[in-house]
Amino acid sequence: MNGKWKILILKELIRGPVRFGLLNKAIPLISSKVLTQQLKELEKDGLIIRTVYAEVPARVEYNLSEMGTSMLAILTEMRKWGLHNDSLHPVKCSYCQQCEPLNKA
Amino acid sequence: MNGKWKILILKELIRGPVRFGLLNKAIPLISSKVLTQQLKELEKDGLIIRTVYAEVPARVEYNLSEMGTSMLAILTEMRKWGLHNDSLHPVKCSYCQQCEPLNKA
DNA sequence: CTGTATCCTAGCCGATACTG
DNA sequence: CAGTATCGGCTAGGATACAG
Repeated sequence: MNGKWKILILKELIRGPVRFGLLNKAIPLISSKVLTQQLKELEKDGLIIRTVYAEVPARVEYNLSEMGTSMLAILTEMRKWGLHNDSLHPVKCSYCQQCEPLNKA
Repeated sequence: MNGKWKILILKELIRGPVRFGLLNKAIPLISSKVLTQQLKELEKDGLIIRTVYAEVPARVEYNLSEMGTSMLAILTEMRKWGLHNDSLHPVKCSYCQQCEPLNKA
């Protein structure tokens, strides 16, 4: 699981299905090229699921797979341990906003 | 916490103080240069403690710090999740050997 | 035994432009 | 909207030799 942005991506996906463009907005510093790359790798690793809707304009949504969801336990442990990986992140992800009270404790 | 071998190193240190050479034997595919590098970073991050004994020949031992020990929770979660990082590892580390029964369950 | 010092390479990552 | 294509820089990590 290398990949500079993967943990951030997974954290964004916690709130549910997210479209490509929204992901890119949520993580502005990532280029679409790299975002695509890392999403593909996450999909190949079985962590996320890619769903294409036959619409115009195109619409693609990404979900956590069951395996990806089960990885939340790791993220939770990391959070307890103080590892937030937010140094890279210009804006707070929804996950972190939710967990803020926990951080303070 | 980037570093290809760091999780492996931490897992080796679970069993207690380990010398440089033993670490290098336990993880044969790592070069001493990279091992040194990653150990230094782990030390700087406060995860491990380096102890030098004024002996000849030189003897250096590495321990998990309290912070490093607290990281075991993450490793445990990773284990549950199936992430062993053993694809890289030619031989089973002591941690994995101990946890084998758990793996089967 | 425990590292350094060099040199070198693969591949990650960023920027930009372009496509169905 | 959701990506590809292309180019290019940087650096983590590998090989090897050497040092205290």
